[in-house]
Amino acid sequence: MSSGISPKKEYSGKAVDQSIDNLKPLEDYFEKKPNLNNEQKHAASSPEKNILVLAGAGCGKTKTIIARAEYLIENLSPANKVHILTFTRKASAEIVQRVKSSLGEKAEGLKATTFHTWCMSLIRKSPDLFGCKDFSVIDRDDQLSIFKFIRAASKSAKEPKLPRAGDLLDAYSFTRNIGGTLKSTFEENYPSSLGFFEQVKEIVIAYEKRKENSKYLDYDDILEVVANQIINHSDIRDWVASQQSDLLIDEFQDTNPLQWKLINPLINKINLFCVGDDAQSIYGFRGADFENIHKFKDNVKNSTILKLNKNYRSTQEILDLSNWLLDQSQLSYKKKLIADRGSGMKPQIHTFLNEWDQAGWIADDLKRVYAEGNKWRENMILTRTGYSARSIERALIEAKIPYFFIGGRKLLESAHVRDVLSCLKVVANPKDDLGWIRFLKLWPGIGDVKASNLLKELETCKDIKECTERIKYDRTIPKQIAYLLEDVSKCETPRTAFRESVIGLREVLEQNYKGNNWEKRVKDFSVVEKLTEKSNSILEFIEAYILEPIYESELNPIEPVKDAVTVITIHSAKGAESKRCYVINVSPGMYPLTRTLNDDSEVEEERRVLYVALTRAKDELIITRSINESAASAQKGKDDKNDIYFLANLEDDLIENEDHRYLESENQFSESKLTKSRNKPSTSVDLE
DNA sequence: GGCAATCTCCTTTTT
DNA sequence: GGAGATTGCC
Repeated sequence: MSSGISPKKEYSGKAVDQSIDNLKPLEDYFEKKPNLNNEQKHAASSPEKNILVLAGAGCGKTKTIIARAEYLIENLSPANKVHILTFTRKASAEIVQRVKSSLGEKAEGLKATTFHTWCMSLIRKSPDLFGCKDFSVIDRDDQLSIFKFIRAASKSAKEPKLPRAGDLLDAYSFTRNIGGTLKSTFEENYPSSLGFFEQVKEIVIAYEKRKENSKYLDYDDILEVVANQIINHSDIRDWVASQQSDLLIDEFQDTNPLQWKLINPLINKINLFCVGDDAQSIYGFRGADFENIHKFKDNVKNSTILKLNKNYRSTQEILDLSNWLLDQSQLSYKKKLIADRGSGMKPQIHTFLNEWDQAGWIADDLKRVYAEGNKWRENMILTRTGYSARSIERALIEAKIPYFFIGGRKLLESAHVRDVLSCLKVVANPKDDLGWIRFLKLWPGIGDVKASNLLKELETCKDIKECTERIKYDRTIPKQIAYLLEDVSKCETPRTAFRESVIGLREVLEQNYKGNNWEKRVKDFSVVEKLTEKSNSILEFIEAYILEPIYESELNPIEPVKDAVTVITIHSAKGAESKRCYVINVSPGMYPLTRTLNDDSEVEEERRVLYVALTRAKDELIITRSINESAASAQKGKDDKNDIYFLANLEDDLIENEDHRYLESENQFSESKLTKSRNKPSTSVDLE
């Protein structure tokens, strides 16, 4: 989705109103914190109430937020009045853990959560204030099911120009996140579907109605419900403000208007400490607008902007390449990262014929550095899409290299886990029609039609007991279903309920998944069973993992893996760093993604995605790509726009170049191929 | 005719 | 690996 950037706009810089030179003397407090530099100490101990810290990649944003939290807790606020808003569960956990290890008991009560978890905890604390008593949270898959169902019922369901359910959902959510109108979202992003806008409107209205009836809250509802209440009711606003004295917001460049709607009414009732970098804004598709950063001074009266300039993460060679990438843009990013650490290894770029060769080589390379005494966990593999990580995953499995895949399949997204949970969900909430449909369809002989007919009857039942009686009564439905539901409803803890469901469903699931990773899936069940122990109810469990998901690859049936390579999507890697980084598939057509080419602002966002990837590396940056000659020449036929490739004019002195395309397979170079590859930008062969 | 099994195409990013 | 379309079964 477009975030409305137009080229040639000034990117950053002007808003800064304090330079480091005329900072006030540091407070004694930080004398004993030698690992902070002066800028960081100043930001962390600033007396200002509303602060935005602008910091480039690797300049210590996280460190500064942690220092700020420590400073506040030790000098100004009790820990339970300080709330840090982060982007992911991982980031929250790390921040809290670091503050706790430094302050000990004093830090007890400090919270770091995502926006969604923050709002949800407000709602749970006082459901009546928000009109959300007994609501349950649904995830994207659930939303999609609803949209599909409603779309299928539309008269225009067969029209190819009526957007698919996924597109409808995206447009709906995007509209809410930017606070715009559905019409303008469609004009911008789906102009060819405008002829069916009336039907789209009907579908959206039906979706909202269905949500209301089923007492569902989707992701956007969670934020919007809270925002609306604090805007419209001063008593609720005061109550929310009283829950914390300070909000510390990480990754501020990626907040969107909906999130701002939430923060804005609280300004001057609580203190704001925001940290961000406009060059790392990569969530435009979710309505994030880096202009938030540039408009901070206007939006927040009496605010101060501070800057952190020195990069402590990477070597200069890595930063040179990253700086170069931004320099190539038409936008003026005004970013020149300078490495405090000085010089190191040059980044490398390795070119392959296809992604399988690429993946195989990376596995070999990892084994090589491991053999040299490095840990697996010092390596991070960054990928643009979850999909393109598949070849890597396969190579790592084959090479028996342990890994986590952050950005892969989430626990609650995996089909077999959802299957089992559907049984628990209907027992916990018999009004959960999505749960019913999924649960019923597990059984042989029951498809969409039978399931929805039965559901219609079940809707009149007032509790699960009546439902099971009703199911028993129906001759065409296996009795087993009713018995299973009865067994599960007798269970007292989420754990036993889960276990019972697995036992009861085992046979049908095995049938459904035979030949489809059944062995692996079955192992997940015991791990999930363990996880449910921590929750008081199954709905609580589901809510926790919807709001802050964990990934399938993090599940380990035997014991937690401590040393593993991280495979991660760049969007999930915000804030992360690693000694060696492999940025994979940096091939033409991927950076920028071909589909973004008709929108300049999207292309710019793609550039920032790559920038984020490059700046994760501390010591070694290894870029891999595949360039297939025939695919490349096929591209040539198209118009010039398709030739945009961020690394096309890569300067030789920035990078070590190695071409693996004609070595392994042929052992000798055919003259024509060599010439061809020389003609390709920046792929001059560099042999040992 | 209704439902389920099978085949084929395509694959952005996240709470 | 999933979604949509199509075939095949009762």
